[in-house]
Amino acid sequence: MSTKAPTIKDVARESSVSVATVSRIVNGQPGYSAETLARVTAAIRRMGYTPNAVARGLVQKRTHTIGVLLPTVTSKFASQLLGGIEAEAHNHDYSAIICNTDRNGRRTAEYLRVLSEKQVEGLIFTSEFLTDEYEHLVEAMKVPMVLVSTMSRRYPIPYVRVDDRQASYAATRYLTERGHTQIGMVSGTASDPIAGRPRVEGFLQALADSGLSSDESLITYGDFHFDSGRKAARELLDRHPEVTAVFAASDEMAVGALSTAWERGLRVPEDLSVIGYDDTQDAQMSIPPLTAVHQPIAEMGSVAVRMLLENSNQSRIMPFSITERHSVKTL
Amino acid sequence: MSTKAPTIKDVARESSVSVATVSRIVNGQPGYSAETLARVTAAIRRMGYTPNAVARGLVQKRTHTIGVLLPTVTSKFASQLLGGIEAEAHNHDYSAIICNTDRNGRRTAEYLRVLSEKQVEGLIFTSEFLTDEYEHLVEAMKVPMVLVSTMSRRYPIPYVRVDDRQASYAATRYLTERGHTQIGMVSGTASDPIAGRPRVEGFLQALADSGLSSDESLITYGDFHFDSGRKAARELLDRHPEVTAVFAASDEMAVGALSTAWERGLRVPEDLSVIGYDDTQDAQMSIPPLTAVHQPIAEMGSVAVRMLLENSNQSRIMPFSITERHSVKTL
DNA sequence: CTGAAAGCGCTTACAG
DNA sequence: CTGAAAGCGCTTACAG
Repeated sequence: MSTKAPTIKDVARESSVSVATVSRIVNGQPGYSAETLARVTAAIRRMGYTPNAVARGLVQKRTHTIGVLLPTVTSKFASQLLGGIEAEAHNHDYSAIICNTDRNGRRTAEYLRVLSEKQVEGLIFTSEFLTDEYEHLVEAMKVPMVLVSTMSRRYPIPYVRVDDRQASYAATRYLTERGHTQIGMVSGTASDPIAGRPRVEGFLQALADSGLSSDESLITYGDFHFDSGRKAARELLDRHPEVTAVFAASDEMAVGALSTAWERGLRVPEDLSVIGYDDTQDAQMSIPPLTAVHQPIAEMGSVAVRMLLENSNQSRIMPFSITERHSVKTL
Repeated sequence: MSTKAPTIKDVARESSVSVATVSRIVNGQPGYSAETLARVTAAIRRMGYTPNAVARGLVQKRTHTIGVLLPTVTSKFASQLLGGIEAEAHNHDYSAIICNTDRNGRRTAEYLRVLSEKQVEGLIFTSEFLTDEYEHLVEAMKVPMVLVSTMSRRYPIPYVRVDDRQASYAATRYLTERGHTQIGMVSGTASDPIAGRPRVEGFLQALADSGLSSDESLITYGDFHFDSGRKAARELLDRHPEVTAVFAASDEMAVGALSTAWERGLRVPEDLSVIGYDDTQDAQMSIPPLTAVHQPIAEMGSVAVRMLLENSNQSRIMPFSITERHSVKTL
């Protein structure tokens, strides 16, 4: 057993050709006789030669690597998105470096620096507001970026997302069309300009268009995650016990609302209807199974990868739908 | 705006020093006057110079990158594990390339090849059986590997995992100690020699030690995921309607059992007790909240990273515990 | 069909 | 305190 990995030079020597010829063979380029091919191939196999991608990357200035920035990695939304990204990247022979920003500015800046040094060929930035600072750092990297499930109003960065306002509108209408007139909302982060406010606006607009009073007191706020959803649902039900349906701005918060209902002996959907948002696997696993706004999450990931690799700056609004399960009752 | 990124040569020229000096400054090594430091630092800042990690990696033969192989990326178990890995890697200034093997031999082999070419410094292989083929490929890579939530009986590869047999034993005993005598198990993949059979054995042993008949018909099989858990629970209840408690070999399957109970109008825990395994966030989100065997999942990820970076081959058996929630009734 | 040589952007002895 | 030079493992014109 040799102690160090053989290089292209070793196989060149071993098969009595130049490194240029070995390189051509390894890369499937033309320019050698069948006899040479056989000899070199045999040597490669015999020696267990593996090309060094970092050396190749240095000369070609390509690393076949992208960086993926996520505010969290443990939510179903994040992991399904990551799954889509990873799969599509792999299809194109790219690797994905995972970066959990933790919604932390310092971490994000650090990651951006590392990714820049590692010469990633593209960046996918997800579910978070793109600050001026981040934009400037990325701008300096001279690397294409696509936004997923977020967007920027200040910078012309391509994105792939669902129309939050429209989807929330549809979810709320789904409730009103089924006879609900007392509807509350468990919203995500109030200050989130992308997944926060627009979903609230869609909700309010739907109420108004249905001739219902659209009162901001019908909205309580969480952070898109389970615990916060449970709390926000308690707050909502305390404030408006007359509510017969709640629209949650994420599946996790909807499941939190389910827990709250369960705590209080409220049956879903008999006593309280709940509609979620995302249609992650959480919606399938809950009791009762959750009716939810469906986003094509994994596909959004793969679309983002393709946009990056095709250097497209054509943003995409993805279609949503409503997946009906058993958490909404028609009154 | 320059069209291409400045190199160390550019900043050397710009600040009238050699690249060696710039290199020293960039890397915080000694050997330059305060005046030189100031001049070079200014040039770096002014030009927006970022060191090229791939060039550096080529000479130092270090990439500060590890590869993480997972059989799936969307389960809570996988994402919490990945979260722990990613966080610890980042603490040590390492990046993680995520590889979803999809439990597919070809994909796994491809990933191993890519990771080898990209010169990752270590591999984390999780939750899957290490075949001879994989072992040989990794062996050829000359790169350290650590196994998480799995192990190899044939090869001396360090691992970090919980003792499956013992944990299952404890879970089952938890049920018998609470008066249950009719206990079924929803197992994971029967053929899985790590998380499959050992958990079954722990279950059976606990039954026997409790003076209960330990009949293999009390066990139905799934694949650790939700749908399969639902089905396996149906099968179990059809076969043994007298069962008062079920031990599921994963939280997802336990939640599947909850769904099955719900479908059939069985209340949990009044009519049927359920105990899960993993204690992922799924256990917190279910109705009722799930009592489950707790594995320190994220910590297992960070321990694995440390083992890799410290080049330790000292395997670790991590402690488990039982997190009590509301899915088990004392008879 | 094949090889010599330059060069990718760094780091690292070595010499002064 | 500083620089010239070699070298990491490849690819890519260029020449033959």
